Amino acid sequence: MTPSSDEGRARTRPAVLDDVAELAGVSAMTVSRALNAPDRVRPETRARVMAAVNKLGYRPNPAARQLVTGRSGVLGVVSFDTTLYGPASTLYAIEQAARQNDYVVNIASLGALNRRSIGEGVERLRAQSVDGIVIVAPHESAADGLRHLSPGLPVVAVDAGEDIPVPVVMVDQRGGAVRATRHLLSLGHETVWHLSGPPNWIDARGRVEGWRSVLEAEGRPVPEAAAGDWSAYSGYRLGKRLAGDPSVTAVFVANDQMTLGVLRALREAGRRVPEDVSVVGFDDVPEAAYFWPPLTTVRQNFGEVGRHAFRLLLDRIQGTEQEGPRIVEPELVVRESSGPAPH
Amino acid sequence: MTPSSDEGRARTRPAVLDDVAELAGVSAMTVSRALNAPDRVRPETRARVMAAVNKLGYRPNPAARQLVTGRSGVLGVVSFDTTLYGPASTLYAIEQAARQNDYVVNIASLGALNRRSIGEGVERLRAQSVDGIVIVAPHESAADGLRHLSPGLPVVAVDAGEDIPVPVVMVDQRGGAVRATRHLLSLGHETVWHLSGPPNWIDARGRVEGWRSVLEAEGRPVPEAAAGDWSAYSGYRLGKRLAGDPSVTAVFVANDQMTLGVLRALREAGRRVPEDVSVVGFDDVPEAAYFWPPLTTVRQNFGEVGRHAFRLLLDRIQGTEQEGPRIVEPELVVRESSGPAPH
DNA sequence: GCTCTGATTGTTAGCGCTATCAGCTGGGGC
DNA sequence: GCCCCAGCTGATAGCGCTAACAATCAGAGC
Repeated sequence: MTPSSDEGRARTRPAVLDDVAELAGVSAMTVSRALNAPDRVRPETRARVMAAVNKLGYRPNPAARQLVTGRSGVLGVVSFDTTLYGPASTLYAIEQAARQNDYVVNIASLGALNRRSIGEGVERLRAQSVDGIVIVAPHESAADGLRHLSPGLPVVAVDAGEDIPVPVVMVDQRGGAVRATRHLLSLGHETVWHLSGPPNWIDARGRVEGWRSVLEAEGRPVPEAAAGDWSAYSGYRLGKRLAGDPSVTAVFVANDQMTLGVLRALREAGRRVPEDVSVVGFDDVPEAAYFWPPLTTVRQNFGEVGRHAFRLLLDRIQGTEQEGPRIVEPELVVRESSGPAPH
Repeated sequence: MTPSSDEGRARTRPAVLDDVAELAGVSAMTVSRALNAPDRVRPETRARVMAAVNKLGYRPNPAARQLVTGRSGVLGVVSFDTTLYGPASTLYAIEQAARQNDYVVNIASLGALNRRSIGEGVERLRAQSVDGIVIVAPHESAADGLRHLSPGLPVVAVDAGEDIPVPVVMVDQRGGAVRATRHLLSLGHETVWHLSGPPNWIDARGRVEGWRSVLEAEGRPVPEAAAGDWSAYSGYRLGKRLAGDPSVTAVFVANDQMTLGVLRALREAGRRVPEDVSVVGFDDVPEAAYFWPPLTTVRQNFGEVGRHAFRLLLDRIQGTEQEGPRIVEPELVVRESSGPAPH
């Protein structure tokens, strides 16, 4: 259990290129080529080199390679609170895509979300000379931060709103909200209440806009939206207020966690879901199907977002500026928390 | 390979040490010292250097530095499915701790969990020459993988069971399960059923052991434990079976997601919680307090785990092998899903 | 037979930084 | 007045790798 006191690690210093070259009886350059451009070396030479590589357990030194090539093979991801389902899923997808393309991912989580912290995150990654950066920070401060980026490094953003000086991949929050709201109206509800996310989050804004646009287009009354902070607690607190108003029959909530709180508040007030009140969430977290009742919600495909972001970044790094898809459409998943309007 | 037509990026190549030295009128070495060992340079010289650094926007090249110092300032984290609350929280805590100590974190998420994938994750990070690695993979395959690590790189593991050749930080799963089980017995239940996690997960095993040990010590009947896969769905499926058995009055479930499924299954079977059946979960995810009813559960302090893991790794990197705390005690959080045994 | 070509391999020269040791200065001790 | 030492700064030599060009050789073409 207790580690050995004498670290006898000086027994064989790690092999370097010259060691391999010597063992294989070729020059260092040939070893380098055998590794990086195999078809520029005769097959039998390559075989000898590879044998030597394996025998010595040689591993290229990335620092040396980077020093001369200028590329590190590392991407940076700046993200806020990777504990949340959305950012965590996006990060995961980016990392998977990166791995498949022989990139590795450095993360910089932000403690707080403001312009300064974003700049710091970027600087921290830049100081490690990453080849490019994905910024996942769907907050208005990110937009500010992005406008003040020092140039010269490929950067793409996820869910970062409009008029931003970098390419953006985003989920069509507005469209998702439109679908949720239309769904509720189609069930016969006269109008739809909304509990939103924090107003300085881009995502939250898009959802409010989508919701409002449908109500206005349909000539329905537009109730005041109350803002939560994404947490179940805030949903509970705001839900209690709605639960006391008997005219409320349909609620669209900004995310699934808040919705959980809303469901509890409604239940405590004796209002049945969906018989008395229909509820629709946003995100489709894995647990949403096991809420009580199973939640009708809008699914965001975070995996797709992550993959697009990676691809976009790679294009910028390689200078192949093709336009890939940048908008990911969310999808309404109808379960049992929404139903026909009462009476 | 790369058909660079006209790489017009040479407008101002980034400043290097010599540029700063020239502008400040000193040697490169003095600039290096001013940056890395400020007290070995006269204050006014340092000031001149710093002025030049700022004027030129100089950033040290980490590859060059690493090439000569042998240290990269990067830590690696190998983790399985960083989408899950536990791993995500641990990762987050490690990253925070790393940042405060001027380290940056590289992640290698594993698609699958087996010996080979762990080895691959480690190799991927090693190929980037990280200074050390934290492995977060509470699965028996991790133990296997860890036994076959190539030596020479500081590694610590999180929740990796016993007889492992590397230092381990772990949550006392057994102790948490003991607390949960005792709590239920103290409420007058004759015995406690258990729905476990996948049996090849270290965490899941510890919880089973703790649960069983209490029942045996108290001479209670030990019902067979059924294993889920951590998901709400598996909890729902297994919960339905338990719900049909009227002798079941107390259930300890391996995590909160599964518990959500169990709660739904019980409700569908018309069994009230906690009046008919008491339920206790594990993890205390942020939503647990808003389950219906609010969930009694065992809180794991993932933040503490992450911090300890970082500290332990740093000690190994620096060779200061002090023994820090390696066991984190979870805590029972009593809410409303557990109550006195019926009749 | 001789030049020319393409395939293969080798040589040289750094990439940007820091470890190491050498050099220079000024003040204290005798 | 001279030596010694501490405090500061500089010159040199790589760290391990690859870009760029040079060298070599076999075979093709005439």
